[in-house]
Amino acid sequence: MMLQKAKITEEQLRKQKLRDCPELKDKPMAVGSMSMLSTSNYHARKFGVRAAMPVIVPTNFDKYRAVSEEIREIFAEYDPHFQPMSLDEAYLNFYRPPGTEEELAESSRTHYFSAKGSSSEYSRRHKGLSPDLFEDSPSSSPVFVGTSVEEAVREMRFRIEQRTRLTASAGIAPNMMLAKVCSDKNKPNGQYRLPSTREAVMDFIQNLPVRKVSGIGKVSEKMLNALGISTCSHLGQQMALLSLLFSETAWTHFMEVSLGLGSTYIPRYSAMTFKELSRAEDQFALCKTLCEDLAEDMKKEGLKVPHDRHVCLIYYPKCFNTG
DNA sequence: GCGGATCAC
DNA sequence: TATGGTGATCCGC
Repeated sequence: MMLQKAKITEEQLRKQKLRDCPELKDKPMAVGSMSMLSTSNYHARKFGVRAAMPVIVPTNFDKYRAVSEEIREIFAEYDPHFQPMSLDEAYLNFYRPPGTEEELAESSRTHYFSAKGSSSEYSRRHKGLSPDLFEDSPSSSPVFVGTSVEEAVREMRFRIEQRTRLTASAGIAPNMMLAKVCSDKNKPNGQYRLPSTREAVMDFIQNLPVRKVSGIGKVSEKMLNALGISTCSHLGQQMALLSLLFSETAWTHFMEVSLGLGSTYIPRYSAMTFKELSRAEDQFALCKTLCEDLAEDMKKEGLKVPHDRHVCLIYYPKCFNTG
């Protein structure tokens, strides 16, 4: 009885809608609330859109933040300086300088990589790009320490799933630009490693559509396509042209992309920013710990501040709530 | 320094 | 395949 009544109501809904909005007649259309469809027209049904289909769930950012925090706790164990890009994405540095194999072997925790001396030499050399990060590069031969990065990453993803019942995908590559692209390769719930050899990187770049690269969006793609450029290797072949048509920051970016270069510099992740601190003493405390971190870093790298100079603290009123 | 465009999420 | 809203960055003025 109730069922039939409901049925009639849905039928009426659809017909009413079609009557009142004839312009929707030939378009896939559905009637319903935020969370459930009551009915749909036949065009929509062709696409599998039917009554009683759940459509939109309300967002719950408090929940997302909480889960994100759990995942970040796991991230931190692999790279304490990991860089979150959003609630569900982050860059981690899995590079371990040579000579830390023993420490790893002695570690009782299989999932833990010692962060000791992490990326010191590496980050000093590469504030930005890292052309000599390749394993076959003559100047240096960084090595991924431990069983393999792939296993470490697999384990990390496994732990994320155990803890949150959420699957994750990962891209493993010599730099962030490539890692981002790689992370798309085996979505969902997979990973892809691009070896750190010049050959592998160039092969990978060769036929990579420019649109895949983070930073090249819809508009840039259209413009490049209009110039006959659709892949990254095209970018490299047209640098002269591009340097005339685009701004310097734009075309140098294109050039880096075409060479498979990207940033390897993952800035220190600070849970706290000055902006979030309203009390002056809190701000001062943060400032102090930042200075101490800096001092520690410099010590590790064997750097000193020349005695004829001063360390300057730049006070940026904009950063503070209190002005 | 501001507004518009582009981009990622 | 589209869609909305937001924050960051870049560019031209």
